[in-house]
Amino acid sequence: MPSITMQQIAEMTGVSLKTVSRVVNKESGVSPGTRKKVEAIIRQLDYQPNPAARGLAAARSFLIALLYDNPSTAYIISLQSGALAACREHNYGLLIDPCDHHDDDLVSGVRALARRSRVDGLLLTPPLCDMEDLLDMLDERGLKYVRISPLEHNDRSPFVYADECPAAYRMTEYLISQGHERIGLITGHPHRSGTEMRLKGYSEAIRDNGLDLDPALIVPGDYTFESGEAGARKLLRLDDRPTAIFASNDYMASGVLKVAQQMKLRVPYDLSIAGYDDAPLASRLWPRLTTVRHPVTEVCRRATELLIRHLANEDAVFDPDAIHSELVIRESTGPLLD
Amino acid sequence: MPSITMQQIAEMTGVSLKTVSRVVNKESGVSPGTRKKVEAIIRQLDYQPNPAARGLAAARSFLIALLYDNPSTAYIISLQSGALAACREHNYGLLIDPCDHHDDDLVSGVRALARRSRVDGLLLTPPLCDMEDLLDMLDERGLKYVRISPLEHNDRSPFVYADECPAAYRMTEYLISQGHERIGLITGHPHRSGTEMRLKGYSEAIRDNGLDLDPALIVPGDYTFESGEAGARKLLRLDDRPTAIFASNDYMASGVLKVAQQMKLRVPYDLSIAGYDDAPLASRLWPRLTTVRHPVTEVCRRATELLIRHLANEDAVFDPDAIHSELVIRESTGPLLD
DNA sequence: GCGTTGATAGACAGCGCTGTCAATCCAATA
DNA sequence: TATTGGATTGACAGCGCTGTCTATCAACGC
Repeated sequence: MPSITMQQIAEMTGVSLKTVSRVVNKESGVSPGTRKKVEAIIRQLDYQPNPAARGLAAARSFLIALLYDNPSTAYIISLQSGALAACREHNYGLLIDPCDHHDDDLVSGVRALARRSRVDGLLLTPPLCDMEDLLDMLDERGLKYVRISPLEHNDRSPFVYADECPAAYRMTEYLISQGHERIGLITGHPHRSGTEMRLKGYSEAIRDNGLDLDPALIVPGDYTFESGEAGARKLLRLDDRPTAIFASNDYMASGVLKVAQQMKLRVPYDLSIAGYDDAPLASRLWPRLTTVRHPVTEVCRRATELLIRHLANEDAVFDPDAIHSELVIRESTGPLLD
Repeated sequence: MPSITMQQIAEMTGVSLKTVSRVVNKESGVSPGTRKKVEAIIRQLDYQPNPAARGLAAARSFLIALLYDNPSTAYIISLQSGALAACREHNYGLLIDPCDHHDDDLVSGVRALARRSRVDGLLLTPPLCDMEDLLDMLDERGLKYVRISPLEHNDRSPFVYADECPAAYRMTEYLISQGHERIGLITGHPHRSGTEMRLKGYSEAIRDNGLDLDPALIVPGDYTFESGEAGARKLLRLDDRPTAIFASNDYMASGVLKVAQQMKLRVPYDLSIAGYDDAPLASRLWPRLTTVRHPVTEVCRRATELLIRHLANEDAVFDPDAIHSELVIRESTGPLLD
């Protein structure tokens, strides 16, 4: 089935090939009348420009790579769906690329991908967005990229992130509002941006509300279910044990829930449990977890749009505002009750 | 950074452009000596053909689309990883396309995708692979596709599938070998190929082993956690209740586990529970679920290779053998014990 | 010796589009 | 009226590769 070409559109409209090209690419220098006419014919024939020809002539691929290395499938799917939404809207293709950040060949692997598929730009997610040598390589090759939730909000590249610190702050304040005064925190994997932000939000809320920031109430975790269990045991063995536990993600919160159930603690009457992320799991447990909806899809969508703008006009200043995260109050938290 | 072109390779080797093209595409008609020389230079300069130019000249995109509509993120990631592995090996690009099979515009959406991105072929996963109107549209446009686990193993297209029926048979026999004589089955969502196959394997194993195929022991589910709970309640309320329950997937099995725990049944001493798929969840519960490892990644990898061969027009007769699934015996099953 | 064959190699014309630059038009100005 | 200049449009030369067709050459049969 031979596809329609730009040439055919040009002939049907009675203008030159180049004029059609201008209309298709929304370039200036076409009179409104001509533009209308061309657009009409394009719509009528449902013309779609040939990406290969476009790419060849323009020396770009209209392809973006999404790099990730994350154990959570739900997180990856959210990333993809955000990137896909933006790509579809702007007619870019998305190449997904699962990586292993422990792999010594990661940098050369990405270099190979970039050379092979000629992507125009890349989307870097944690923890890849914080790998200096990767960034160096990309800079060296002149490849543009946008980082998602980087550890350091420096000016190496545009980036997009969620308001994790304020969100953790709000969650902590919510727990305080339910009457809790001793609130345990299980932190996430060290050296992840989320971990720091969530801890910071918690600490500030505790202090700002005149409570005691007891170091014994802050125990380390690593985002796994098991570390949540371990953290919960540690916290619940305390003499003056917390009446609420805020886990830095939902997997750890579900570990806390398991321990609470084993200890015959009624959730939330004896112990409130809050998570973070709003993973699918969070609403499948019973009681369902109070958590923070981490807007991964939206963050990635914005990042992709930023990248596309960045690829189009060189000087798009980016909006460094964080994306808002909602508190999701469910059954795992509430006031103490006898 | 101007990339290396085929022309440069040709000049350096002292052969014509076309000869390099032949080597790159592994075409015949090049003497072994020439081929060696060209390959050496290609390796030395790490030459990568420009996909856009290739696509334009050859009128193909070297792009494959992976269409899916499945609620399980783990399943999707497995599919993607299989497809990606094959694509990388054969230098194809993979475009992912999450669909909604309830969407009335699904067919036109896929048509638009195909026209816009000019994919050479498609990978159809359940339930999309069983949508007649989708297949009709693809056939009409002359697009090649491979189906994964289609309901009907007809000859509309090549397909790849796992040995779900034999695997369910083996699982059932394993339960019988543990001394169970009344084994409940919770079926999956109707009209899914897996559902039928798994039921068939169960039924045949029961019959072949001289047990009573009691219809009361077969209750309907729909692959959700909740339907697993409901099914378990129904089965465990039976006067002559089963001593083992085989759920058609792990989510339902975890629902069964929850009910068993609520009823203070010791798993596996009072009740054995088996799942299917080996989802990540299966090994995160306690007791960990005995299950069947559904080789999704391998199935999708094979499907992708089949499609690529199919596209290369090596009118490859495809191997209609099912991919083998392993039984994974864990702690949720065993003999009855007082 | 001559034509014939098969294997190897190269010339050449695009594929469908974009970038560059020149051509054209029309109103405004001198 | 001639000139200018901005706005609009088009001609043309590729982008890097593949498909088709032709050229070359050694080996072979008669």
